[in-house]
Amino acid sequence: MAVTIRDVARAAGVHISTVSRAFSNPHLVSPATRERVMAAAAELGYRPNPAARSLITGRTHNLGLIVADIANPYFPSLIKAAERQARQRGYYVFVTDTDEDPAVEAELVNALANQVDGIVLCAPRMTNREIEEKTDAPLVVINRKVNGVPAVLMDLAGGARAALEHLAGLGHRDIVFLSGPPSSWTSREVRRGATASAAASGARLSVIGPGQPTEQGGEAAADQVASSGATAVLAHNDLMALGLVNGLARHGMRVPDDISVIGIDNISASRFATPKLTTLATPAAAAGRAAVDMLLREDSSSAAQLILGTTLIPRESTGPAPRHRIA
Amino acid sequence: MAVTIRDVARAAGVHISTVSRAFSNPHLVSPATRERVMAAAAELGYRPNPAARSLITGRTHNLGLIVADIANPYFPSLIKAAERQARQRGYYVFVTDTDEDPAVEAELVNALANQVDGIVLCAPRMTNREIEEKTDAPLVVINRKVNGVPAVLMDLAGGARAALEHLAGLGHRDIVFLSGPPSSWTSREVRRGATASAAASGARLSVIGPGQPTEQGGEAAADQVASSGATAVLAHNDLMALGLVNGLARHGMRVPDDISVIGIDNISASRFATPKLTTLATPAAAAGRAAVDMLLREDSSSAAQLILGTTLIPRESTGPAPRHRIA
DNA sequence: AGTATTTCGGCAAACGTTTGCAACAACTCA
DNA sequence: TGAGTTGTTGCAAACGTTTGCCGAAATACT
Repeated sequence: MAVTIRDVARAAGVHISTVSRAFSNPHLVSPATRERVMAAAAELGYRPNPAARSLITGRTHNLGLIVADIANPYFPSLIKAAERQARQRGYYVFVTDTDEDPAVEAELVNALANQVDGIVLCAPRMTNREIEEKTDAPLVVINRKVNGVPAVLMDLAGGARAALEHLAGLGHRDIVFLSGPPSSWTSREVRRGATASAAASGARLSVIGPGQPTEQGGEAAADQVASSGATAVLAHNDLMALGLVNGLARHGMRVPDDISVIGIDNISASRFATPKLTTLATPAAAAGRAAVDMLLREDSSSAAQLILGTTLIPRESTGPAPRHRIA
Repeated sequence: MAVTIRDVARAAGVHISTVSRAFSNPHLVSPATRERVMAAAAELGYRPNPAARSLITGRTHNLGLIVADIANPYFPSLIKAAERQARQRGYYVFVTDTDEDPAVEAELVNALANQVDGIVLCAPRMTNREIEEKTDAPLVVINRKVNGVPAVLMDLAGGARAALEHLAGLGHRDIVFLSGPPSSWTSREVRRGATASAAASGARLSVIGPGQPTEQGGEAAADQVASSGATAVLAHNDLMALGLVNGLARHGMRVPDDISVIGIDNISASRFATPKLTTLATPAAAAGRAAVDMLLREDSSSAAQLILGTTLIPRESTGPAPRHRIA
């Protein structure tokens, strides 16, 4: 049997309420007794039972983090940062994976709601309406804009603009945006930014997709990209970009000589690939930290909204537009 | 206020104990009443309070998963598989990250112990003694052998043998093992297997390291590797191997023409790299699943031990030994 | 010195479940 | 028909904390 507050009380010669206060409101007990209690507790190896504690306080000191796919190389740094930030504030975090399934996501929010103090919903696939209706636990959303829900967003539209300007500078006038899942807010934002930027600079922007946000998804789009006549493509993420580069190679098209490719996220594989992928780095770790902070900030003054910047990292997969597009 | 068992009891016209049984021991209540109870519960949106439940049962239906570094690309697939397996069995999992620090690891085990039903300790950095003393929660260890603690291991020694045979077949007689952290069981196993295999085949095996199990760690070892005179190296993991390839390039050494490199783990970057990395694939997902299974299997018949196989994946970073080693 | 205030610690009632026990009804079996 | 069995439900005591309330002791103020 585990050691309880009663054992400590007995050992220290005080009432259990005094032990309780020594732990949760130290300033309510005199230094002398506090000392005695702590000594007894340490001696016995006492740790407050979280279940009992949360039964009465209504708070669990746990957080939930829901992502679409843990194994997607984009998420781990976000997860890591969120977990670390939470732990520093005395919270542990349940990490769950929806396998990109909105139904699983919805059920997870419900099931987690009564055993956590808040949930970070990362790039959700649910509809806005569904999210708005989940009120059982405080929610913070990453990369999604939904009414009344605090969010941490990334300036993907601005990033897309930067990417297109980079391409324009290299002489590209005919560009493809390879889009991700239709339910993805980020994909829509990138598209929005890219469209606006293309319109402004007079470049032609066409959209291919939607596609799976995976290597396979990128590879599958190679045919369409190759026959599109474009000289550059901005992909929904690095995984798709990398898959696309492979697929393009099978069409005999070389990157960046024949066609330029830009990814998004700056996952580690993008540095190792050949050519090293030009990419729009997104602040995953910062987003994880910020989401936890928003969740834990008491004054959740309705729908706060934090927008994080993105950074274009030019590497080797982008180059001057070819004079004559190879058909 | 949330809806409690009492509300459901009132709505269904039964005692709370009947509601409780309808949920946790359905066969103890007649079909008719069970029906009524469930209807009332659904109507009210009742979900049992996990804190109250675990206070009395002593079980939380939560698991802990402790890894050295979530962002290390090796872990996500393990985490994902473990989480999925746990959820299928009705468990949620706390994922935590020790940042490779044994002290953090020890504290995490203690802190988690009283709010989970079991802990998966993944490639721990603690000493065996420390692990043996943690008895507050059932433990399962991945990639570590410790007395009295169930473990899921990988046949790294056998894998190292396969790697060395592959190299022998290509004519390599002078091989380096680039080792990882001294506290790493896997590193010791690989070394053991490689040493034995080299002895058997008459090849010369030298060990360089220990080093950080990261890209930087691999890059930092390039000098020593280059001046070692070896024609092939087996690295502690893919990250080190990839870093090493980069570092070697700065010495003007080309892989695999001048020197062959083998990694371990088969992380996704190893497929994207140029040259595509020859690697020893380790079953991370299977290990995650198996560890959860062992934790949840009631009859934890003392120290079970499961050994999973590894697979050598020859790709482009290994080739015939050069005739004349370039100094 | 006497009153007002503060500090400290005990008491006991919660929090929302589970579960052993007992009561009762309805069967079964001879 | 009567004793045993089985199935269904209610009752109430836990589980280990936190916290409002109250009294006692200590301190401050006049």
